[in-house]
Amino acid sequence: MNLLTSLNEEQKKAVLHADGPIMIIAGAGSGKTTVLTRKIAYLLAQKLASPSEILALTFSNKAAKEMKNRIIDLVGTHAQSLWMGTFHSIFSKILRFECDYLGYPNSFTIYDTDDSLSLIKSIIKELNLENKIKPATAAKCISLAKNYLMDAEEYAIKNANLNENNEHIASIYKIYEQRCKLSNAMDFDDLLLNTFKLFDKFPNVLEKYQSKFKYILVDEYQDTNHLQYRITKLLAAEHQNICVVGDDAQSIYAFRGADIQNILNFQKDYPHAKTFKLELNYRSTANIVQAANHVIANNQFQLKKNCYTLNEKGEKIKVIENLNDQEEAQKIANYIREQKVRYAYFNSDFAILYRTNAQSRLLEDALRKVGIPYRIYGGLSFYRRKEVKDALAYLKLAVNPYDEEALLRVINYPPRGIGDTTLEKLITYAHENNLSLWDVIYNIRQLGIQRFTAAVESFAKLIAYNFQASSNLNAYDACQLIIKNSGILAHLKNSNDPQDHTRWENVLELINAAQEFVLRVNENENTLPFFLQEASLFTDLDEEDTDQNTDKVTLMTVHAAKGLEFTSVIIAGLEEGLFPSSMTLLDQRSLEEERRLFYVAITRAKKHLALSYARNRLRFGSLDRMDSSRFIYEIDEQYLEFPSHRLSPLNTNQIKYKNDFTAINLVKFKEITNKNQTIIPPDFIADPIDNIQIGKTVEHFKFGKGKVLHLEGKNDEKKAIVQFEKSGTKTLMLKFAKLKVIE
DNA sequence: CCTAGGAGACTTTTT
DNA sequence: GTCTCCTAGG
Repeated sequence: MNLLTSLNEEQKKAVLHADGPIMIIAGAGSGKTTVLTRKIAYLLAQKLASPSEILALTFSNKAAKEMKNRIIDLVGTHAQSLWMGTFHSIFSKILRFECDYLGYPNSFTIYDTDDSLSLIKSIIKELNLENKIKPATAAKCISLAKNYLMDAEEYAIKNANLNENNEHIASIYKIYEQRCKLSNAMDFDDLLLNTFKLFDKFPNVLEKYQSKFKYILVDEYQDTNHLQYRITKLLAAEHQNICVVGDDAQSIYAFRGADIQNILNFQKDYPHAKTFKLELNYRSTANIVQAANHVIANNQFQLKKNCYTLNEKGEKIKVIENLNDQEEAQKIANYIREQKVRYAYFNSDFAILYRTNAQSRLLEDALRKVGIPYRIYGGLSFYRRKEVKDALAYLKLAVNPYDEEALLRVINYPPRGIGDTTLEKLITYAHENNLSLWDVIYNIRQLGIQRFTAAVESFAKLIAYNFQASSNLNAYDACQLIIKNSGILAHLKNSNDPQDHTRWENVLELINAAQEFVLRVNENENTLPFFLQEASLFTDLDEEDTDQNTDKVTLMTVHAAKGLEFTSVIIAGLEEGLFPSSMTLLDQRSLEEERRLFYVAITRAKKHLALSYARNRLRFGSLDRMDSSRFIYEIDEQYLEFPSHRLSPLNTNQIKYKNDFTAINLVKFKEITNKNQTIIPPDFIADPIDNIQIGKTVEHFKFGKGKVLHLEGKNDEKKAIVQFEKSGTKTLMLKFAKLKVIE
């Protein structure tokens, strides 16, 4: 059968094993996507399930789209009706149909990260917590809480009494929850949380989807979070045909709640699960595979796996050393030019990967100078641009006038004389009377609020008209009508700002996107709410390159490169404090995640890999002296090729600490040390580090008494996790933490 | 109420 | 170096 051609034995077994729970541990480049697509094609070809009975959850929209196309090629167009997409897009679709149960209208809108953050900002302002809680911190806590099924009430009970900050966050969370509900809006986490609630609380709904989805497949399982794990578990309970595919070595999203525990839980939840290991790497040269193995071996937390390849040894990994970041960009551009000539490669054979988006600018400049076309991923996606978001806000309001973030965004854009003072008054009135802002502006005359009543009223009328006039139109017609009425196009066209012309074009492009959407999707899903949903869940990775010339070098972050492969890969900025990021140096778990990220970067390369670092780098507008990344030296030297004239080693006299720390971290360390030195009372005498042991009760001058739960690291790196009676659980660097043993 | 220009913050990764 | 927020003058 042609569905099995060119597969190895283990891959064949994984494809043919249809029923029951399956876990596929798939090393980098081991043909994971091929197995998944063939497997689904097999289920369809064998008539084990119809397309609409298969649910396949992927990490990105792009991955879903590509996989679907490959399956269509294999079995035909009826595969079009597969349920294949990201968790967020699939579940928002289900919620759109079933949200009645949860008390949401099916016109609910989606708050993206920006919307959430701006709402949180305004709540923090209202509560006068501006100097105490950073919006980003609150957002992260709330998101994490939702990931672990904790609503605001529960959060308050479980966490608020831990310390003052948690108390504040609990109150922010509570208001945040109310405001979202009042706005008929769900944030990204709500899309998952509400799906869970829907299935958890309404057995009849759960049953419907349980019996509908005969086969469930989850890609990139190592990057799913707890909620996603719980939902798939619920859905798979009836047929038990769940197939998860992942690689713990490529888990790089713990920072946003991905839980590696899910892989371990899988074996517990389904004791009879069949496990397949795909360890043969088809992608990379032997040198690259070996180097990757070397690097990942430094991680303590990992599943045993033996990745190997039958490919030729290939070239050594080239190390590019640079005096500064500008030189780095130039050398990389030259390196690409030379390789293109030597091997007759296309531009599209190359990718430059980096840790942070901010690094892209210099690389872009250098490529432009030598005339190499490039495509940059990351930064602002089309749907996140200001003018597009403004237009989208009008569209959202036409569906759901209660969407407060959208309302605030455009109530005075284009300017219509409703300024801060008026707005303040309206908002205060709304909050004090527990009304939505929309209720207030729509009824401003009856409520008798004396301030610019006419301007507010005409805005309310505009929104109400859009709402009513667009309700029976498809997304394209609605879009044209609403955007025309909004006055945005006219405003941009009449502007003096030269950039506004591009913005004007972008708004027109949005209308085009709506047209394209209407032509693409089923007739019953071509309405504005579905279009908005797609727009909210779109990422820059999903964007098509509209340029005719597709032969371009790829520039992206390592995170964005997950799942992709290139003939020649250059990893830029391999410096301590940048990659690994300075945020991760103090904590073993996050350092290990950083190492997995490096592992992902290396394993994107098929034939050539270059590692580059700069000795000096401009950051925050000031020049920082950088040390080369520890990750380079975790690769055995036999796989590396250093330049013939190496940069002289760093003058270690200038750096007092071992080469593990960058200048930035030195500053941080000093801050920590100084702080402790000034605050510790003179009579507080700490015990030597070796006296601190697991189980002992210790005292900290500030946090009080606590119990040592865990120790890790050695010598200067040694850390303890201590559960304090009053201050909660903290991880302390013993070098600085000054603990007294009590018993 | 609106706009322009300056001070300040900021950068880890994203569905 | 760049983006965002705030302020003063119109």
